[in-house]
Amino acid sequence: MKISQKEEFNKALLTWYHQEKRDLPWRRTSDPYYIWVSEVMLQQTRVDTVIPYYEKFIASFPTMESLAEAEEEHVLKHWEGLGYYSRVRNLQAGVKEVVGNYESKIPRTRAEILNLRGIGPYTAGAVLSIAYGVPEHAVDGNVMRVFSRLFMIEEDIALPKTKKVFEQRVMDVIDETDPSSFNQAIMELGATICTPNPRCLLCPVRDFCTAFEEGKQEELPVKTKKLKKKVMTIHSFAISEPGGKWLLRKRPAQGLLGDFWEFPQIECNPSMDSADALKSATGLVIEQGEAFAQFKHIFSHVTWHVEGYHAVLKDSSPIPEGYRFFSDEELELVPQSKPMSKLLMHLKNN
DNA sequence: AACACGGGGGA
DNA sequence: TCCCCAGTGTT
Repeated sequence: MKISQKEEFNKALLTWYHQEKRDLPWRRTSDPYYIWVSEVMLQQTRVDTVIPYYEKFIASFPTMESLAEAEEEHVLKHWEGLGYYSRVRNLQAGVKEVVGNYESKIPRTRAEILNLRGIGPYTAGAVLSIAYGVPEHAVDGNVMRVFSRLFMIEEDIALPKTKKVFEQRVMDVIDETDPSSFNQAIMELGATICTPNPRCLLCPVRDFCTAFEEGKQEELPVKTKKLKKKVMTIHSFAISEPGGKWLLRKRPAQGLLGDFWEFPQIECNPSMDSADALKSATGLVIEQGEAFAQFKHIFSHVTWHVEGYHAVLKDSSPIPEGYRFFSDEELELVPQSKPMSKLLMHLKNN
């Protein structure tokens, strides 16, 4: 596309958007806080997945004050299953900053809003444009895919520096009369039509698309990086008390699934006896456990082979720091990961 | 610049 | 299985 066609392009794009846009909960509001919540949830997460979480979250935390005052564990419970849990911790931290330092008004400039926890270049532009109508770029993977095709940009989008090229291009083309619709329209296009396997015959702006003109839409965007994968074998120990309570431990605050509760577990060396390994890693002393579950769980780049053992604690065993017993009811109040949920499900079925 | 961080959907 | 997805924070 040529920049000189900007006006016709925007007319075609926005007309299509107003006609075809999906009716999404966060499109029924212009409350900056709600836009913020939706944008954070949408980071690396699909629309269909987000919708029920969004509805429940704003019902429970309808104002920034209510979120700022809430217990983190309670907030986390609303995020359970969404993944990337640091997002919601950062969101709450950011909201606390706004309530405490900005009289509960989300700043209207990129420089200020970028200082808030959890708001990066993308979310800054999204909130500014969608909630306040400020002409700012909001470049994500979607936008890079769409623009790489529209303008035949062949630079590697896996390289961080490449994003600047796209941000500049958005600022060249953005519709100043309706930046909110413009940014959302590009994302809508990327989500529904200009997908990895594009459906160009349905595209409202294919007449402006250089890649389509040259038949290169399938070759773009250029992306080089591939991530290496790790595999780990995890042994989990379901240890119960006579009263029916489970012994759990809290994961370290830092790292994967921080502060989540789970059965005591060890990363296992196949050659080692698992009870010995548990003792040396945690101090817990058990009778030999009985296997009750075996499954695989894939995180983005880590595959866990999980083996669950039902075990009995020796009377003489110490209860190390950070471990405590939970009843089934108590268990429902604390955040837990998918593998933990699966283990509990196996136990219930036995 | 590279990496950590979840989970689900589609090919 | 592999890749992708409305990214951000840390190192």
